[in-house]
Amino acid sequence: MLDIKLLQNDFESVCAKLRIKKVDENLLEQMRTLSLNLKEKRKELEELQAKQNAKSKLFGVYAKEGKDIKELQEELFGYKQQTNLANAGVKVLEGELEKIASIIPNIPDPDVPAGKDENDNVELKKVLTPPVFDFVPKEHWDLSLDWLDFERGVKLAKSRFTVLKNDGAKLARALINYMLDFNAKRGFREVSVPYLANRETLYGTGQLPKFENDLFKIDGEDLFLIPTAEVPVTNLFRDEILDINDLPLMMTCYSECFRKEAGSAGRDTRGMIRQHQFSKVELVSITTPQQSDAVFESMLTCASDLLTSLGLAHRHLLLCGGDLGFGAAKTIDLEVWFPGQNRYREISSISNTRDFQARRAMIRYRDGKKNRLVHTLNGSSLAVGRTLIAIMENYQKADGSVGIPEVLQPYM
RNA sequence: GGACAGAUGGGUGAGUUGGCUGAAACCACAUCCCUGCUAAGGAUGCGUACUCGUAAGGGUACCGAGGGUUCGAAUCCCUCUCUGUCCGCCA
Repeated sequence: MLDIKLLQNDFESVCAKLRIKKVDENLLEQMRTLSLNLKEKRKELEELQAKQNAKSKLFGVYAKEGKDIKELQEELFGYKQQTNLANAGVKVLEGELEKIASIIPNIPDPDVPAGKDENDNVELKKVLTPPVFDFVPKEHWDLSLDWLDFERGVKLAKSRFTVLKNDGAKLARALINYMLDFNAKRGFREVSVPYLANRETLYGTGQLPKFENDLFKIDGEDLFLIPTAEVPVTNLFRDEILDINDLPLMMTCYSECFRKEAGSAGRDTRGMIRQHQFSKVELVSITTPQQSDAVFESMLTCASDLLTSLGLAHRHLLLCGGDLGFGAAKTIDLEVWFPGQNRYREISSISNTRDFQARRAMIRYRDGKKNRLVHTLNGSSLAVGRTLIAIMENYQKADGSVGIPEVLQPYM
């Protein structure tokens, strides 16, 4: 959620910043007008209520003293009608404002490059060099290892579901355990959370109300399958006021993630790149505004080092404004090298949402006497499925077998 | 799923013959005083949001959520949600 005061006081600069996120300026203008209007109406209502309250108190006193109440009662009745009317007006405005405010995306950081789409993202650096093969490397679905069973995944559920078998299943489990241990050493505490979340939770992190179509909803319940562990883990502290001394809170969480992938029909239909269900180890941090840049760096480093430790060549990509997600002020994607596809592909995404989610979810910390909004950050440690196939493709040998990265061997 | 019970501030927990209760008391917490240290003791402060004000300090709303009755509701009525206990079922 946008800071409404910022919109009221600094309209032009907010507009300018949201222009690269393709936000309709009329909507912002509407939001500003609405909020100013609401403020005024609210003031009127409160003044009415104050008068009404004062008179109402008199009523009790009069009654006790045996004074005549008739006239006062009529006066109060008049107030009542006025406040009811004013109150109804305020509620309407509140509803309208909420409706708009809830779908306006976050403001990009100043260092986010302008740009339209993924083609305008900026490569910050490359880590490790892609392996050189003396044969033509295969794509993971062509490696005949009997690790991935696409057909039976479809049989059990539908397309974009995959069954892991044998060392494939084992490797996925090894990766999860390895990542959690790796993150723990970097100071991230492990949590395990529900895979179903309610509306408030999904609102808090920004999936609702705008992206309901991307979520699997449980029939007959007001619950959704989580699209990422970011949702429950960040919301752990919804409606709470944290002790400043407990910050930053740094957590890591393994979960399954469920996405409808609406709008990506036809894309990555082969293989395990794009699934309706996938495993991911996530990093989530809750910080003070002062700490958030440093924590962002350490999350990024953590994810990048993890890839390095697995011997996987990757690059850091600073997302441009147009490619930035709804809640993110800044995002750096990690893309890993896929020899079979001969290109880098996203495997991790680290975002700072600043106070955007905090305002929605009302996550605050006490700073002396003041309660302030925290900053929330999230990032994939790594997507497990994509890491698995990255290992398959990068560690493949001429005979079709696949090596296991050294650090994972104790976990197999 | 069946039968009861309950939902009040960081916690415990008063308040349910409607006004003096945004909320007692205790605990926790913060600052200060006292004590050689510790323990104990004393004083003061201590919900959230919005809003007016340089500030001190005001105003409004909130006692699970939403609606209703009333001049006035934490207190009465309705709906919903959640929690607890017992029974059934179950990893």
